[in-house]
Amino acid sequence: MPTINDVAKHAQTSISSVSRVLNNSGYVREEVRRRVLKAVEELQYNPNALARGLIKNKSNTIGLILPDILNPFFAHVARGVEDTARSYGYNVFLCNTDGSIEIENQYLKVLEQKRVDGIIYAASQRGSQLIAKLKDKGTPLVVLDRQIECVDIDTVHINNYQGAYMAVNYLVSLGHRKIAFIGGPKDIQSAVNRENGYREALQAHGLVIDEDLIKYGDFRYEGGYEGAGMLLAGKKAFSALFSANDMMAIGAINRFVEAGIKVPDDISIVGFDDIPFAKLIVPQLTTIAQPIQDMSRIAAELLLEQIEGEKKSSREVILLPKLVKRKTCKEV
Amino acid sequence: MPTINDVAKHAQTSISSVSRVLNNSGYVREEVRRRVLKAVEELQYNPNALARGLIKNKSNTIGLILPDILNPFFAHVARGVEDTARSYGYNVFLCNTDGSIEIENQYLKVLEQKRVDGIIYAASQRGSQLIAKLKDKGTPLVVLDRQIECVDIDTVHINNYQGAYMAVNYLVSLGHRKIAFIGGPKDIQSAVNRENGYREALQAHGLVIDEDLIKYGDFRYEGGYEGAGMLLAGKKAFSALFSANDMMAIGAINRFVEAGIKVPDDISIVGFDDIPFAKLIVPQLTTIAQPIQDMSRIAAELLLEQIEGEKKSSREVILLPKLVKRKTCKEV
DNA sequence: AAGAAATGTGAAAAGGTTTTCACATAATGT
DNA sequence: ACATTATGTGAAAACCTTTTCACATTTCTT
Repeated sequence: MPTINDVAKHAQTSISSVSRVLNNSGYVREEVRRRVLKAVEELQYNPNALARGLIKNKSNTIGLILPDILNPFFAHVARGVEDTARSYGYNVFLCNTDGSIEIENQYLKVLEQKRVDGIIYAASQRGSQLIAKLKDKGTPLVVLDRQIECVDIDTVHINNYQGAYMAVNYLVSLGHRKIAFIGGPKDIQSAVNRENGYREALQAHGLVIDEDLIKYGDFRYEGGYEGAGMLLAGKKAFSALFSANDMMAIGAINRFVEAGIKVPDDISIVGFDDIPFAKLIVPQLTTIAQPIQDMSRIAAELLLEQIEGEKKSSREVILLPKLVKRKTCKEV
Repeated sequence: MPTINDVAKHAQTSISSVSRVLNNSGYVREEVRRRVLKAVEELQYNPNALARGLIKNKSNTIGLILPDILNPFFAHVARGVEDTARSYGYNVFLCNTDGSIEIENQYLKVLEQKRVDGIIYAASQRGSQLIAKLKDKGTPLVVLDRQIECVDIDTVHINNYQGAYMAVNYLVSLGHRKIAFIGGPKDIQSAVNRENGYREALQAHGLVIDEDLIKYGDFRYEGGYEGAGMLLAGKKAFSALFSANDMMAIGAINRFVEAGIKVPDDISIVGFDDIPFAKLIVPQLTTIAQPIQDMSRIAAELLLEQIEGEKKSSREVILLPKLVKRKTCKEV
């Protein structure tokens, strides 16, 4: 692989001049520039980013830490981050942690070795000590969709509380009074925020919160299926269901259909996430859409601002979800 | 950030000795080793991979080029590649090309600049000149799920022909004689292979190929929906449908249901891919499963063998898909 | 015409590591 | 006791850039 030295020889000039034309810095005679460009072309010279990074103390690389790219939510995150990183001339290291704090630690270490210019962190709840440590080192950092207690960190997330509130509000506006809920795991912050939104929306409308109409699942299809089964077994009447995510909503729908209950005629349903399949099932799922890709674009932009500009005071960006009305809700 | 020099001073020894203990190379007195390790710990020293890469001419990094991580197929690819790369001590650069040859070129260039140790290529069909160029440069390379004409390149893909053949074979074994087909875009190799499998399976069973029962879609939900509509409008009787992918199969099912046609009672359906949602729709979709993650694991392993071992003769690995029987097929 | 400013050039240092080499000491073989 | 061998150490070169600095030449002011 040719080096800048080879180019200099071939163009009959010095290394310095080659560097100058390549970086458009300083003065260089037009003829020399031409010769250099020609040499670059002929030798197919492609500068060594390792050497460049070493001396400039900059790698034009960022790390993206997330639990699992197979989860469509994080695939969107990756897409959004990669898109804007590329447009700024950065590459992104993909780091799946699988939820393991060990892998996370390992990655944090090697990302530092590779001298990434910044990190976008969208992984475990518990990693907050790690986060604090990173912050101490001064590594540019943006935390995505995670509640982080320590202040002074750029953060962008979605208002889950508000989204749930909107869902319930919509159901109430359709005339529903008995609205069941299937929530997510209690140790996931977004899940509890959605539950709070549900509860407070009911209260705001002067409706009673019936604990028998509240079940919990694991955010997976089976959780919704089973939750719906339990609601049915409970014998308490309800005319609507708000599910804390779409997967469980779909599970619930299938459980209802099995029981001969019609959606939306007998029961109205609102999900959360707007996964791609929400509009492919029959009936199409009414749900709360999260602007994931916007979120990750903004996260990447915040990070790159941190990297390229001087550090400003840290920011918290909160995006509003959106109600997508489709076919699983009906007036009562 | 502390350097090896700082560690040497702190441990009262030379740079060379520090390097030796860090790399477990050469002789070093036990006490010195202890002092060095202590210094590393105290200073939180983390070696600069850029400098290391520069001198060793090795980055412990690979590039993964694919069209779009949002496509679950490629999300699986990414996951498989990243997993095995990590286990070998490598990082992966995520490169979405969005199908654009320009972005692809851009990425190829910057990956070379960053001196990646190898590339896994799972993007456009047309990139074969690029591929040849890479090959010429001697960059370790594995091509994933793409038919590449130029020889002497490690390749791993799935036998789409065989998968389609299995699907049709299964339908025939259930007694179906009039089997419709919705294919993918004709300029995608895997799509034409699936079509060939369909055709030759019919012939092998002595069944006529009725061109009126063959429609084409875009591999998306809408394509299947419309294809099914056209089949219905065609007035030719058929008792089964093989769809070249699951998304279109789901579109077709929904179109059939809309028309009051029952699946599987009136029409049996087999898809292709086994996307996560295949088992969540009602009725659960019978389909041909691709061992995507196996494929990408193997690809990564081939690449790392190329990188770490001396280059052996190039290999082509072909994986067999699997028929997953669920609820959309019925004996006739 | 002379001094000042603008333009242009190359040598050398710096960035942080690994590796080679020369040398020094300790252990072993005869 | 002396020659080998094994063990241990540090200086310096190498990897490929960018950037600074000193110097040389041209162009512009007055």
